[in-house]
Amino acid sequence: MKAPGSTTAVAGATGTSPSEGGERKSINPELWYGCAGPLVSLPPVGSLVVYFPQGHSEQVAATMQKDVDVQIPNYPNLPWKMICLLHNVTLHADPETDEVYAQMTLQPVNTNDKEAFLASDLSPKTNRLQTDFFCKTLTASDTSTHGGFSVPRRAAEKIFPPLDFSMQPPAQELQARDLHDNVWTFRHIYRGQPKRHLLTTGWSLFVSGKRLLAGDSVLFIRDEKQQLLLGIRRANRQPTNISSSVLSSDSMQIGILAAAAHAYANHSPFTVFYNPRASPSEFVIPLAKYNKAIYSHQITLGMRFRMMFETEESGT
Amino acid sequence: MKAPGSTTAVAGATGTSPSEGGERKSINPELWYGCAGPLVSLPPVGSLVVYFPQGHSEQVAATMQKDVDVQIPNYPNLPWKMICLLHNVTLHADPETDEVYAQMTLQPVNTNDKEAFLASDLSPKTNRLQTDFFCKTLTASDTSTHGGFSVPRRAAEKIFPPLDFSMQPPAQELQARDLHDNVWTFRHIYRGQPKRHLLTTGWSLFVSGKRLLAGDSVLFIRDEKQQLLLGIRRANRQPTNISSSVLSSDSMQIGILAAAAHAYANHSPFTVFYNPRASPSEFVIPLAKYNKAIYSHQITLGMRFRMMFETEESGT
DNA sequence: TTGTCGGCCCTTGGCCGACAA
DNA sequence: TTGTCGGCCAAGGGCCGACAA
Repeated sequence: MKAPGSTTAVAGATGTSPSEGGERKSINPELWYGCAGPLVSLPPVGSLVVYFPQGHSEQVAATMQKDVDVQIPNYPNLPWKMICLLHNVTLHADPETDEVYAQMTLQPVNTNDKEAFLASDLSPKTNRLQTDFFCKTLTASDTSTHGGFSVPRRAAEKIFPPLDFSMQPPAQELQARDLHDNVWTFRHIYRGQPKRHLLTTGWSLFVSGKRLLAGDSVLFIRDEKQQLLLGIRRANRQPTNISSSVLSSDSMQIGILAAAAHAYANHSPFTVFYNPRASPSEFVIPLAKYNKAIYSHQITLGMRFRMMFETEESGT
Repeated sequence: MKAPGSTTAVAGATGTSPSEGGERKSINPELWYGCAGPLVSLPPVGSLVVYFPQGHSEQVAATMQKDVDVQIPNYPNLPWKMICLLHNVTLHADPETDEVYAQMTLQPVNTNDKEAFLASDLSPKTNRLQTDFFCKTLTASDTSTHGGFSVPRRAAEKIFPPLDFSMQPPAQELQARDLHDNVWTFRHIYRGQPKRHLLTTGWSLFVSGKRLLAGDSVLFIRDEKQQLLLGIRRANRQPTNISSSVLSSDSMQIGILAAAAHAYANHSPFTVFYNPRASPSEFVIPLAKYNKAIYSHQITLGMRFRMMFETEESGT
């Protein structure tokens, strides 16, 4: 029953100094959620969640394009699900690609006390991204060097500051910040026959700087301070395929399970990364959501259910 | 007592289908070693090596810019060094950055039999990179869009096909293959006052394609088939800082140790990645080299010695 | 011997409305 | 309403020798 504000859900992200991610300032939560897409939500800090080691393992395997047929040592003390307290959530964005991901600190808790179920029941409705925004998939003309960016009429009127129509043609300079707090400047002009909104000067620098291609999307948000935020969502291309030069995927699989087992045995905190746009399934979900699904036998959880039942059948 | 040839040392690299690395064709070993730099050598396939789990852990920590102050669970069955048979070596290059790295399959062996010491004594002199090559650090003019690449006179005469000096000016087209078997085409011309060798048309595409900056180096090799190979060595900039969006560095550390412990217990093969240009210390060295250093008390191994002794003192 | 620069040409970037989907 | 195109101009890419380090 708190005042609305999407920032409360990720309070842990603000004010923390950079850990391993690399970005200096904190990530704007609205923009992060915008770039992550409408289906993504993170459990609130301080709440109870369910962590699935195997689901986590599957995300990493998918990221590395690796089959999960590896012979992995048994972790007899590692359950197929772990009830955890979500201590901290830090939002990140890859400085090279702007890919968004989240870092979560989890601590296993005792499941004996039924308090968990009760405490988790205050439905964590994260009413996020109430602010005005628009998202457009880039056309060939938008990404070509030949011209600028054609702004959909409704979008320009809703999001951008109003133009001074006494000018001929009406035009202004726009400033927008991306996830890394870099400022991009565009010339916004209303011209042509028929009249339309365009971004011209500055647009090509953005396209080449972010290495955008036709099919990718851009996202403009006007926040409560009337400032513009600017993000991107790349089309689903092939997985970037990097990151295999450090650790073998076998070691990564083992590392996930061993880290989880160690944390479970000691009730000590551990850290996971959640990559919303690369992951086929979530592996950290609110306990309330999980209980609701279990007790009502809903199938809405989809893949997670398949995974859970498979694990139930094959597990000891 | 085999015929010379640097390819024998990495026979496992040729003909294997791509595993997780991503490159389709096999990496040219001469070019790989050239890009890795003169200090790097890999133990021959089939030989015995010493593997240091902690050294491996330190490389990954350094790659991720992470202090190694993490509380890591004990692996009581994991020794501080493991004698292993080197089953396979596969050379890789990052498709984005051309960063070279090697994938090694190791299998722990019994150290009881003193045969190990004997077998490892046939000094594995890998007489690599006997072929002609030159390496030049790029100047501001070389990387500027204003002009081309100034080829040092000796280098051009030694490596490039001879020009037809009856032409005015003498010029030819050069083709060179990079680590990914991409062909780059350059116009090689001998002109100016005083006369000098230059690469003009095609050069700027290479510079922008590889994202080269002044201070980086390029490497031209003429192989035994008189074909040109082309590689790069980037200046030591800040670590790329990527790769932390998949797995926490804690999990990586644990994964390394757990994977090694599992392999040690079962005498089963495991896989490691060795990144010669990012690593402060080697963690897989020939057994012969190790024995020689131990028994003669040489200090030439440098950091590895520090690490080994530290581990000896603190370990049980 | 070779790094940088001014000169000069020409490709490409980039802003415009026309036109059609 | 908006995606693509031809026209047109300007900025920068890129080849040249001059000159000096």
